[in-house]
Amino acid sequence: MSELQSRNVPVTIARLARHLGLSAGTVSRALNNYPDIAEKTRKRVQKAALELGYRPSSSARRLARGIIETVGFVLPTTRNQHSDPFLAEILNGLASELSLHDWDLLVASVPKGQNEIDVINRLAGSGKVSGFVIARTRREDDRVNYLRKSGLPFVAQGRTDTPDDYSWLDIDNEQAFMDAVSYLRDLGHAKIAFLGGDPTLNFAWQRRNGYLRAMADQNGHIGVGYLIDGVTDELSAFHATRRLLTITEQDRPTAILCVTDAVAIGAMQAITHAGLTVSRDISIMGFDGLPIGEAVQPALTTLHQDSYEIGREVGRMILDLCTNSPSAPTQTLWQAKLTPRASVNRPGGNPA
Amino acid sequence: MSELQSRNVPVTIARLARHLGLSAGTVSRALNNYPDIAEKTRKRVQKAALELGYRPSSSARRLARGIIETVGFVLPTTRNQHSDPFLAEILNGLASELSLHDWDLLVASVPKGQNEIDVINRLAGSGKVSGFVIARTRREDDRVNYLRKSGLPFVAQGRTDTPDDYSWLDIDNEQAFMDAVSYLRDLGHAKIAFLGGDPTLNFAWQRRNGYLRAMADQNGHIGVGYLIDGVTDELSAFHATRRLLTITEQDRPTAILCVTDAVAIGAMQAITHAGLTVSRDISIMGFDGLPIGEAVQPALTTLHQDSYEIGREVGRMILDLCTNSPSAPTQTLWQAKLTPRASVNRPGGNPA
DNA sequence: AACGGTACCGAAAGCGCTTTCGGAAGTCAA
DNA sequence: TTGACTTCCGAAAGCGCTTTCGGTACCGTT
Repeated sequence: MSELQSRNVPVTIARLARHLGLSAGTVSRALNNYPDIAEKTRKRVQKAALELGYRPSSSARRLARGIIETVGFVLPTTRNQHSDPFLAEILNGLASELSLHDWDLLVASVPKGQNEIDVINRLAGSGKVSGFVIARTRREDDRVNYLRKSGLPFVAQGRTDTPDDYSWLDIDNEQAFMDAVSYLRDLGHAKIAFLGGDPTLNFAWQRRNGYLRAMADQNGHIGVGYLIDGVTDELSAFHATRRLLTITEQDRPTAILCVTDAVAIGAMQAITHAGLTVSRDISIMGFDGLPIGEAVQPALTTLHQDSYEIGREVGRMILDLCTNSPSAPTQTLWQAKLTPRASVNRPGGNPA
Repeated sequence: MSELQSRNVPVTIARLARHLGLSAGTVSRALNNYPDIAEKTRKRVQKAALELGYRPSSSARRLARGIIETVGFVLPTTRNQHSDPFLAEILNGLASELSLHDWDLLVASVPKGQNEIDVINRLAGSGKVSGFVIARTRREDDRVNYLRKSGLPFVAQGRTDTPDDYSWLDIDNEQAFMDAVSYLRDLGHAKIAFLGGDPTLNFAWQRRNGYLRAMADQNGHIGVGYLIDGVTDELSAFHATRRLLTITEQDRPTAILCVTDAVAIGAMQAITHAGLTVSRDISIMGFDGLPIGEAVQPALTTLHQDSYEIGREVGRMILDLCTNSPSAPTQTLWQAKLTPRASVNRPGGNPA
């Protein structure tokens, strides 16, 4: 107790051993719960370690054991900033899950002039990470292709076009948008438009497919100009919706399905701005479950996904992949939850 | 060339040395640009290293040199999710800057049952990070207090109430909101309300102070109920604004200054919903520069801060702190940029 | 031819930890 | 009392790299 951790001189295992009159090896085995240590000395060692504030150096530990216990996350390179309100939540969930097992999360970005592959390569090559989590997958994704053939453990949050031989966790976007179409049609909507995002991003592509498939299955008619791609944020949504509103009232959609909540908000703005009323004149539906959807007038009907839980599950998956012997890839599909609110109504504005 | 990196057998410095007929020490010095290596052999070593795909193990390197080259970022524990649209951008900027110097960013979250101090302690104690970046500072911040007395290098993004003896980068929130008040008063607004956030968070407190101080300086009158605290998101903003609108038209504010853009959006919704028109009846002003502000109708007047650049600068600061000998704390104050848009107008709705 | 000086490289110790191996006690049965 | 086990701990090697130290070989001077 008298010789507490003195800041400048970090307490090593050798120090601790000398203090106890034991050898370093014994101290190590005591702390790591080896069976060949007398219970009495184990207690003694643990007590002293606590008192002296001993913390094993993770570099030394990793070197000696040949382990890494760190997963890498390469931030998606996205042109428009703030575009991903989930990233922080996913990171939070991921880091939480990892920390339960004393693993670390290394976050890297892609510097100008490099691509994601370079970064992945560097991190894995120098032994800084033992696996990767990637997000925002594209239909055709270089990162996935590279990781796949490299043999490195990785989990993708979101699939690609050929998702068979690797591990991923994805939202069932296609089903979600089929559900959305059904929901709207059940309310009486026949003229349903779709504001789609960047179709090279797989989540947007899947939602687009869900819309198309459900419309086809249910003999829906997709009017001219009903499907608009490349709507990625509020502003482009605003303009896209204005274009929709130029359609004659006869042919104009009575409902607009939006690829994200952000797009939905932009669409609502355009409708209101055009002197129409959301829900009465045109129903709007989004996807994400952003908090803003509750505050907007009328409140936004949406499909909800829990980013934090996605992060945690992805964490479990990558841990499993990194610690256990190579097994078959785990592939998890989660359903989004439809959250009906006021922005969707029967066509013509009669309350449902 | 014949014996390329064979995946399962990582190429160590010893391997490389044997391959070259040199000693490990020589190879190490060659690659690290020691002066006592013949230029010819240095080239030879570098070439072979490239060909064999040699990557020094970062654990070994760190252990041998006694360095860490990693900064820790503890994710702020926030009750309402998605509440911080900047976090991802700040992380991006931070990671970018760090990677320029081959430093890493370790992101940790606070598991249930622990607090931020525990996490900081653990990361620093086991030598996983050599410094910290913290964000979302409170007026009285345990993390800052702890780090301050621990002697660990750290940079705070945002100050505390007693910001003298540590390094930080902050936006001049007080000045920004004084500017905002001036801007509104110059347009003729006398009745200016303020929707403030969580006053224990310093940025919200500073903005509140800016409002109060400017109103006092300019002999403005703060009407009853004009100042509402605890408005943190769109929904609470919606309700708070409804409360403002219950004031008689005579005394009702002609402009509402909002602590964030998200709050401003909620306020706009409430105004529109009440049958009034933003900008003509009531001017709205936010802070952040979110993209949604451009899409909303009318477009939101705001004060802009560039999160990515904030992240980069914080990166430079923490690098400086970690690599150089302890010096005086660097304290940087950045000004937000006022971005006039349509949501602010002269009182009475006459275009400015 | 002997000298000091320089350029270059190998040997070896060490970073802090883990883990195998062997040996000194102690235990028990015959 | 001896032998065979256990129990428990120390010694030592090793993880992959860095860095100091010293030594050889070569250079140019006197």
